[in-house]
Amino acid sequence: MQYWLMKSEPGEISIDDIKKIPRMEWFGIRNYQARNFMRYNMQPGDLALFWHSSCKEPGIYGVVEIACAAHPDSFQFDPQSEYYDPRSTQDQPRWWCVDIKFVRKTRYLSIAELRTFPQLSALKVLQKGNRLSITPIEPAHWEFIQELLKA
DNA sequence: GCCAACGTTGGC
DNA sequence: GCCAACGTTGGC
Repeated sequence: MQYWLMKSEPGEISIDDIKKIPRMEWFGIRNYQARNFMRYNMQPGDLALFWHSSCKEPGIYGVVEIACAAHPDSFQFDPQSEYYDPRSTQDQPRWWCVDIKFVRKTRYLSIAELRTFPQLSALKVLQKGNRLSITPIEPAHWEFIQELLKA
């Protein structure tokens, strides 16, 4: 059982969108580090903080659950999709992803608030230059953040 | 809209 | 396999 943080632009997929859909493919990840987390490290039942990025109020908005082991990202085979990758074949797909399920919405927890806690200073998402859309979360950080979300 | 940081590409 | 150029991300 591991914990994660997953970013999404709310204009693309927001926590409210996830709430409406029982389960959805986390398609469109085209970064090898993020792909490898999904392909090799995520397990069904893992939980992830859901983060809105590239928006007016970036930060944590909810919790989602990993619903299955990684499978090929279906959009890489679709020439009509912006996520199409001609280098991928059915036999050798380049991009893999998991499915996620809605767990709950949380209060909005902003970057500024997260930064006020020295206990969280090692959080990947707070590091300068961090661009990864999927990062692992230490259990201690997870628990600390869950407490913050109750407040 | 700026720009720092970082990943990817491709010529050599 | 190096590395410069380029593209993307994402907070501010």
